[in-house]
Amino acid sequence: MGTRPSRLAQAAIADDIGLLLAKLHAAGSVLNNRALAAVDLRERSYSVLRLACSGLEPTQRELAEFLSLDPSQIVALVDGLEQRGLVVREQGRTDRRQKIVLATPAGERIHAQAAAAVRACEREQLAGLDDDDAATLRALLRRALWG
Amino acid sequence: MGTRPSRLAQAAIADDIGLLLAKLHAAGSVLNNRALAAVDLRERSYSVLRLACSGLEPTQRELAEFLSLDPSQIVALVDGLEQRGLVVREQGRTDRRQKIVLATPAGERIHAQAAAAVRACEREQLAGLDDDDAATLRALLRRALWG
DNA sequence: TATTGTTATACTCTATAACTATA
DNA sequence: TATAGTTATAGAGTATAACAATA
Repeated sequence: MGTRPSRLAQAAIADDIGLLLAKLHAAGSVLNNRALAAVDLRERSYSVLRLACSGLEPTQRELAEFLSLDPSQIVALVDGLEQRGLVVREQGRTDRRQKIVLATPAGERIHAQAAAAVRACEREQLAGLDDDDAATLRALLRRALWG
Repeated sequence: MGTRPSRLAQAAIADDIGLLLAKLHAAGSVLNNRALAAVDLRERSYSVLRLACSGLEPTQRELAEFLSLDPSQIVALVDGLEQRGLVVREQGRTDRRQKIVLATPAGERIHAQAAAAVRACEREQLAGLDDDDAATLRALLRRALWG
């Protein structure tokens, strides 16, 4: 990132976790969405495609829970990716209500491009941190989320 | 937080800063907005009120830049707070185009209540981290934003 | 009876452009 | 001419409720 420190950065709110997360997240989203436009994806559709490429064979329900999105939003995201031939829905192995979201070869190719672009954004976003600090940040965020 | 670790948390995306920030920010917003409903505020209006209470006499432009919001959004937020008598707009000291946003005594009172509620949410959100780790997280986020 | 995916709807947030008044 | 605030509008994201198929 590298925003210049505003006069207001001395206010108490500049230590509120909520504001810090909001600002860093917002800035990252701008970078990511700008970069992902090259492959006609947005952060959301990218994250669904990325999980479809993971080999974990996620159901739509799992995607919704993991991405902190409503199941109905997953429907729209998967619809979009499916219409472009980047993912397919497969019926669940044991439960016929479930739909597993899998990437097609075309989806894998787009994902590889997109992932490289997002990695570059991440480096830009965390330019103020060295590699150790970035790893610490990742670990702390993971721990705050999952203990 | 204390979400249970989904099966998908082993996917590569679970180390993406973008996803980690999005999830922690989204979870925090839910907590904050739920708590702030008691004083009829939302995260956005709270952050404007908080800066109006800071003693730094922020202009609307400074609020927009610092909160990563568009100036036009600040207008609506200040309008809402002003109609409730929580803040007032004052003409800029040197530049008559500018408007300084200041809290009224009523605004200060509501802010005190709200700030206590938000602090409690923050503790809940960071329950998985001890005090040192929470301080480290804050410092890393600040550094990523402002260097 | 409960759950998965789906549809529908309303609300909030985000992004842009244009206007006015001052500088 | 440039900037601060304002208005207006469209698009993206969020939150809810209800329904069909399946468990």
